[in-house]
Amino acid sequence: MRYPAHRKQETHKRIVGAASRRFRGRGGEGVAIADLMRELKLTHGGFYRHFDSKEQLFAEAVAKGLEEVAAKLTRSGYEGEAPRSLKAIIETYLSPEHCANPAEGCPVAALASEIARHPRAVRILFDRALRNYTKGIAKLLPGETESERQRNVLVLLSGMAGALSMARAVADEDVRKKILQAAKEFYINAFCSK
Amino acid sequence: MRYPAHRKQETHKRIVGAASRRFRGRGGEGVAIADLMRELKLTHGGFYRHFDSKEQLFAEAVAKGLEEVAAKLTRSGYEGEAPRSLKAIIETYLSPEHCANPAEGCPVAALASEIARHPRAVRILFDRALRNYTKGIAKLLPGETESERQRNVLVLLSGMAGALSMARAVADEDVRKKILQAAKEFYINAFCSK
DNA sequence: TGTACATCAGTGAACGCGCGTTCACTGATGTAC
DNA sequence: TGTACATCAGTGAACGCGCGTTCACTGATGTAC
Repeated sequence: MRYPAHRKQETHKRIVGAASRRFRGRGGEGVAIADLMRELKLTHGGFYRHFDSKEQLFAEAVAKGLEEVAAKLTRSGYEGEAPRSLKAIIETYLSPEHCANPAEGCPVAALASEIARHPRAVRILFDRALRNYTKGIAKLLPGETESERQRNVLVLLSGMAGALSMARAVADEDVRKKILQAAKEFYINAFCSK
Repeated sequence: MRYPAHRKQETHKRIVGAASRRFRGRGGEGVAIADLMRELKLTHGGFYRHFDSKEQLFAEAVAKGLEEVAAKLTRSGYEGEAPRSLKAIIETYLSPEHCANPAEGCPVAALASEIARHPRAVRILFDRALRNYTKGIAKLLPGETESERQRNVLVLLSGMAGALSMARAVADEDVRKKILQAAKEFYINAFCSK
């Protein structure tokens, strides 16, 4: 049956949104298209009206995730309304909540090592999305020049992402807390009080 | 046919070694047991004389990778003989060579986000291996107490691993270099000149 | 020392399942007249 | 405004492949006598 105009775009968005959360939560190979479509009350056959391949969906989903998280981070303390300061961003990023909820969290922490193994086309979209992701945060960082601030965001973001994935990988709850806490103090000290 | 004593242990080691490189290079789902065994001139059926499951192999392979890399890092500049200083370790870890060769490199950078999705049993082995990994490096770090040095290693290692995987994920060669270079300067400055 | 038997690392066919992708079909909406 | 036709998002069965795991079998070495 044919559906109202714009319906297609909405479905496309819904698929990308759900996929983005699933990919972050389970990794690329942990997501099956049929399951994903079922979650949206659709059947898997229709998937290919929207995407050439799972690969393409992955690329869009990563970009979408980066946008979402950038918005959450720069807008507020993940749930609340107020902050916006660099300190708040760091505290949010390295919070136990972010650590415990990869599906709603930063795609870099959840998927970076995996993205590295994807074809170049996917990684080019990642580059673009990452640039936007960092742009918003760069303004809040110390640094005389634009380029210096850009270098600082890359260090801060990659560092926090590394700390978050290591914290998630570890089995011991104390070590997990220690990693998050130590990284939080370290990055606040390195980037905020200047 | 029955083989000479100790032969089994050697085969076991060979499998873990090859698997460790493959997992780091291709990720958990990118490694097929039959292919792996074929590389070692064995057939896949024999695999289960050595491991209960692929999962168990993965756990051993990650641990093995951590040992290898810890040895390489603390012993020398990845190829040479001399260094051993913290500065040399950081430079090695964030070198273009390490970035370009994940299969021979640090399992944290290559697999951390994936390990987080593995069952607890795997992650407990990861904890133990990580503890040994960091022990050697902790001695070289600033910090009054043992615990403070331990917190510093966690920050440094997770930060470098994050920078490395982000550098690998990115498609643009200039951005890749920028990430590695910026992180290198940052961590040397933060941890060495004190 | 020599002989018969047990062991078990390794073989290779087969099983079973999950999953990405394809395809003929449906039918409500948009469009041409 | 009304009617006939074309479109195409979505359906669901089917295909094909890769791969983890199982299993009956082999035969050289170790062990018991």
